[in-house]
Amino acid sequence: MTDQLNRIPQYQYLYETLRQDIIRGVFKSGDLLPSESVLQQQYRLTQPTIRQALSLLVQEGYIRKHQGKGSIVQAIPIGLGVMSLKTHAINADEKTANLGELSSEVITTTILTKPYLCVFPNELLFYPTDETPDTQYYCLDRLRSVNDSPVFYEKLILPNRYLPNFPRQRLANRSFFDLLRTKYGLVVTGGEQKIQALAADHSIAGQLQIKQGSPVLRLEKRIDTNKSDFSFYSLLFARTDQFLLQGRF
Amino acid sequence: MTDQLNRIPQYQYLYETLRQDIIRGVFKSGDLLPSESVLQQQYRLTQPTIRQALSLLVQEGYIRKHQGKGSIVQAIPIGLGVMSLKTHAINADEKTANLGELSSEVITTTILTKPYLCVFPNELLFYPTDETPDTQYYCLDRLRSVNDSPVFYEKLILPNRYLPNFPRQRLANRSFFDLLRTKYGLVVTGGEQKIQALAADHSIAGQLQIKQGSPVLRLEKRIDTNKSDFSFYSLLFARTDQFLLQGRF
DNA sequence: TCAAATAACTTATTATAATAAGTTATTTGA
DNA sequence: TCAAATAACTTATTATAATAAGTTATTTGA
Repeated sequence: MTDQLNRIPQYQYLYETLRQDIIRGVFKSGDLLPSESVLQQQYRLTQPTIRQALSLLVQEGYIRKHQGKGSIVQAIPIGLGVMSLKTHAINADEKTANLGELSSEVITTTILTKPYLCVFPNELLFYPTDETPDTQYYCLDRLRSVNDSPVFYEKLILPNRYLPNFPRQRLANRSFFDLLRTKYGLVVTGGEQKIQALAADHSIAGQLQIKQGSPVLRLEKRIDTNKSDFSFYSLLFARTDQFLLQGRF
Repeated sequence: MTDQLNRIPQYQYLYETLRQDIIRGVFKSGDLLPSESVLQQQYRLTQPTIRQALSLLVQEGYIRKHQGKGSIVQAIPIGLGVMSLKTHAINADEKTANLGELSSEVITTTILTKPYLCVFPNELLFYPTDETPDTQYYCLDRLRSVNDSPVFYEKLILPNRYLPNFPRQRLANRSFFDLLRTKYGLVVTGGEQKIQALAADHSIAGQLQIKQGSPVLRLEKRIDTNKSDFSFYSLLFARTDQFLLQGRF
């Protein structure tokens, strides 16, 4: 396969092509992808290469393979590491119709502080072991609101590598993970999380516009990527009285 | 490769052999596995088969591959879906020495109700879409304590298939995920979680021996496995004043 | 003695090929 | 008309082989 941008491996090119087809709705949830032998002819690749591409789609949750039947397209998975907001709606009709989405609400993300160089924050429980104590990171703070009511406050901490022009990126009202993927080729592969329920202190209560002492969620994550020397960190406080956080693991 | 139990594919046999070697300490964190060509000779398999086995070890976090260098053994990963208890200890010495483990505490798991057949609980937000409303599930309730002090209460709900003699299994003080894996060949592949911080109601406060109104964590999960028609569910309430929950995603 | 070049190791990518096992569609024969 | 058999489809497993790209060890020559 010739003249591809950036000379990426063919199986990655095919994986990304099929992934975009799924995201764009060329294939919908429940559809079968073209069979492996059809993809072989279409892309002039061999079965092992096709299967390598499909294997990545399986790992990320875009398709499920069914021996003898085909590759079944799934609902687009929530990205690993992404936390989305869901209502608590639990009556059966709403559950069945998957109406826990917030389609009628206005969600905004405000960047409280644009990316700035900092040392690794002491308040985090995770600790990057392979850096010196004065290694510099990008830090940024953001606030997610629903209908102008703050729902969560998040501090993000990223290593200062692989991120040219990072402070110049537009971050408000945009998927941070998509930015990392499309602009920097950084794909989340997994990570670890530490979870607590706390009584809101003065500072958090102020940020989230709740009473001091109300329960808040503290969720800290180390998020690993396809580059083994690039993990980043998230510290998030959320009020979950009206909305809850949902994510994939 | 001949005379294997259950005639599993060779790549799965090799994967499980190497995984057991890592778990038993034959290979330790930081070690290199034998190279792919050494494994080829040792097991009389070809590179694609070897690579298929190693790929599973990478996916599950047991090894990281480094082109040109080798396959580096990692610290044994927390299983997907497993939540472990960690102290909040955050001073730098403890973080560096990874002493957040609870090695000096006594952790017990009490089965409050042994597995019994039930319908899918209405209190859950997840909803198994491909079952009829009166499908029967196994339900069980357990309480995890540290030094006799309750830390979390968990309800588990599993489909009533692939689990012969499940009510007769010993469940107290034992890894539930290990049981599913070794006894039933069910391996966790991922899932989704819904997270909230709540004020403890009367019932939860009683279970966890805290004051009504104290913050508690509500963590609900749908846990997917290698069998596409076997996902199970967990609903957990935890006090996180002294310990927090940590998991992999 | 030491930097550069080279060799020897490693994992990564891609091809060709055969056969096994599961699912679905079509044909056959009662 | 319909159940069983068969054909044609699918993904799954495993082999053989060549070459590319990264890392580390050894050799060479200044």
